[in-house]
Formats: sequence, C-alpha cells, structure tokens
Amino acid sequence: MNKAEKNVQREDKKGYPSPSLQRLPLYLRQLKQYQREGVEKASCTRIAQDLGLISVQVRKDLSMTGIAGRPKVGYNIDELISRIESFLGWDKKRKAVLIGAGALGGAILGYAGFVEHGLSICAAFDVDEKKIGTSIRSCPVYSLDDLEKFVEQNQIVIGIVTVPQSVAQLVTDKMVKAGIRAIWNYSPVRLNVPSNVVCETVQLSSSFAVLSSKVKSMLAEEKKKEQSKQ
Amino acid sequence: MNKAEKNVQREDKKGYPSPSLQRLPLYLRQLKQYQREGVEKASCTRIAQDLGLISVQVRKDLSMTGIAGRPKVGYNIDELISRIESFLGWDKKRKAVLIGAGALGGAILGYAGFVEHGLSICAAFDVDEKKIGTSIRSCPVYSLDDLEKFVEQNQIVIGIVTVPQSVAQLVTDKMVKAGIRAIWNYSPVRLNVPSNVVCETVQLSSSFAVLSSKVKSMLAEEKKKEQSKQ
DNA sequence: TTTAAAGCAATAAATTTTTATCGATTTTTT
DNA sequence: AAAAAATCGATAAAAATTTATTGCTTTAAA
Repeated sequence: MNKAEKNVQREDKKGYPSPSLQRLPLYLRQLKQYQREGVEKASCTRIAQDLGLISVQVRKDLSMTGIAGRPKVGYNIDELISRIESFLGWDKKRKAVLIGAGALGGAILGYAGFVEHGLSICAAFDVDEKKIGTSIRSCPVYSLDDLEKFVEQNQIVIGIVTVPQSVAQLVTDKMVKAGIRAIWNYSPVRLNVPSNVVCETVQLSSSFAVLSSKVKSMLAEEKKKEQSKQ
Repeated sequence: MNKAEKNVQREDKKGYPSPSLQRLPLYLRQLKQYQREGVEKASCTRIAQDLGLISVQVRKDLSMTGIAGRPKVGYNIDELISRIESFLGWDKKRKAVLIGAGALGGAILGYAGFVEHGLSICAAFDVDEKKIGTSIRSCPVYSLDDLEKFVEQNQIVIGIVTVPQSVAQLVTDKMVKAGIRAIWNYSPVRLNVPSNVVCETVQLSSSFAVLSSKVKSMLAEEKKKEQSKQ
C-alpha cells in the first residue's frame, strides 16, 4: 500500500465499531417492543434470544452507551432506550432536506420511523415542474434552484440524496456549498465531500449481492445433494 | 455463550466474507463505467483509486471470482464484469414477487438497476382494493389472496417484503408455504424462515445510525476545538 | 539488450470484531 | 441463612477482515 492510499483510508478515523453501531437500531426496536408489552427490565440473554444474537455481543454493544445493568435482572428498559437514543443523537431533532422527489424520495418521506430518530425532513427539492409547488406526505416540494437559500435560511444539517446517479455529485456540491454538514446518500455512487462534511451511502445492491450469494450457494448445495443421491 | 446461542449463530455458515461480497456491486458499477468510456483493461490500483479503496483489498475481493490479471496491465474489464456477474448469479434471471405495493415497493419496482442484476419482478401483491388490478411501473398488482397460487404456478424464487412490520412475518409465512426460496426483507423486523430458505434484511435505520454517529462526533469535535480556542 | 516501473499473486502481519471465560453481584430457592 | 442460579462487567482468546510485504512477471523506457 502506498502513501496516497494510506491517506485515503485514514480519512475515516472511526470511533466505535460500525457493526455495533448498526445493531443499535435493532436493540432500540426490540426494547420499544418490550415497552409496549409493559416489560420494565431486560437482560442481554433475553434481548439476544429475541434478536437471534448472542448475549456477550449484546452486552458489549450496549456498553457503548455507558448503561449499567444489574446481575440477574438486566437493564432498565426506559433508561436503556434513552441511552441509545442519546448516544446516537436521536434525542435531538436534526433538520434535513431531501433532494429528488421521485419514488424513492417519496418512500423515505413516507417512512414514519425516521421521525423517531430525530430526523426532521423540512422540504424536498426537485427539478420536475409538475412536482414543484406540491406536497408529498405533507412535505413541500421546491425547485432545486431554491435549495441553497433554503438550507442557509433554515440551518439544515442533513441532506438526503435520492436523485439519479448522474446528478448526485452535482446536487451534493450544491448542498455542501450551502452549508450542509451530513449527507445520506441513496444513489449508487461515491460522493466527494470535503473533510468537514460526513457522508453515508445506502447500498441497496450490496444487500442484494449478499442475498444472491446465499441463493447461489443454496442452489449449489441442493444440486450436490441431488447428485449424491443417485 | 451457551449451546442454544451457538446453534442460532451457526445457522449462517458463510462461504465468502460478507464485506467483500458487499463491495462487488461497487466494482461492477465502476467497471461498467470504464466500459462506457471505452477502456479495456483496469488495474487494481486504478479501481482502488476511483473507489477510494486500497489496491490489495480490491485484488483480494476480485480474486473471489477466480479472475487472473496480468502484471503491469491489470484485468480485462469485459471478462471481470462477467466473472463478477456469474459469481453472484446475476447472469441468470431470477423470478421474484414483491409484497406491499406502497411507496417503498414502488421505488423498488422503479429502480431499473435490479433488472441488470438478474432480478425479474413478475408481480406485486397488496391488500388495498384500490391498487389491486392496476399496474405499477408496468408490473401488475394482484390480491394477496392470489400470492400462493401465483408463486407456485410461476416458479418464483425470490420474495421482496415491503409491507409494514406488523404483517411482515405473516406475509413471509405465506411465501414460504408457497415455495419461495429467498426473501429480501425491507421491513425492520427479523423474519423467521425455515433452514431451506435464505433471507437478507435491508436495514435503512442501521445506515442512519452510522450517519448519526458520524454527525455526533463531528459536532463534538467542533465544540472541542471551539473551546480550546478561547 | 538491459534496466526500471507497475502490478499481480501469495503470504504474513496487523487490526478489528466476535466469542469465550471468569470472578463478582444480585436475586431466588432451599 | 446458606446455596444455587442468572447475569453483569472485564479480560482473554479466537476468528474474521484488512493491510503490509515480498517475489515474480510483464511492459516500457533507456
């Protein structure tokens, strides 16, 4: 590995293990389920069982939040929930805009779950004249030309990119220029952002690749079994 | 870890490293980009640079497909593309149905990229009378009651779950009963499937958790800097 | 024709993430 | 009141993944 490559990698000085971070929403959902059921305490053993994980992993993951549990009892669910939420910053409202009011954009606007995570999508932007001026899921759609002004005036922190990949970088540059600090990218391209802006890309095809690999090995295994029978 | 926990974990005897699998679509997209540009060969160095990775990692990932490269030159792009595609089974058409013709379902139906990955969504199913009988993106929407019959008659392999979490398991059970072999789950719950069915869940909130963590540490760092200035 | 540079392939080292182990603590049972 | 069971927290070990190193091969330049 040369020095240039090294520097590219060093850009993300990660604090917490990403796999652990990714599991936190799972715990959160399960814990809220317990809450609805009227349960007050939960042990790692219980949580692990319900999520198909193992207890040590759950314990280690949850320890990121600084929660203290009691032996033989577990954690207080209310406290654990608020610990996870505050750990992720989900207890604070973060203003966002969404660029690309197409089908995917509409789906994200429609998913109520994100509101619970502090995500407040204030406006959507598009270039389609037919969409501009309308509302999608009670979120106003404005012209992309007004993006920068809106971001500046409303102190928007997060930008959600749901445009075709051909214009994703363009839109990103616009947002960065306007002062956006974080980008949640649903387009399948790597976005270039300055070091003072964070970016996270959702790769739907990555997930499909994993599924495809599972399918392939499943079918291969069955073929093998089939043959050995004869 | 007790024995029960061990068994839960052992269920997924993985063949290839999941992080590597997840990067394959990235390579594929970049390679197709090269193809459009008329480039014929690409080295790991080049690919790594363009994707923000390092060359050894790219080389190791690509070696999964069994491709052979030439020193000082790199890989033949056409061959590499077809190697990756066949490795993932994306060179074969796999029939799928989609359950839940809402906003998210519509977004998936509208994403042309999946067709390139061999995914052929033959029909969508819903319970909403207003949707049944219509077409979304030239994909017919049928009543959920007809799901089992359709899956059986058309030899559907993959089921895509885009229903609210409250009915996700129900729908899954229906599909499994009908003979579906793979489930691509967009609902935020863990689905129980028999061992002869594979399942992959897309966790959008996991991605948001990672972004949120980045935002939080970014803001924290800035605060620290701000304070040290005074 | 020789030398240098680029880069593949394989192997080794380092890092990260997961899993196991163990002692201590709290509750429940005897 | 003592013993047993559950489970936390911390530490250690194992496994998975990433990164580094080395030698060899191919191409291009001197």
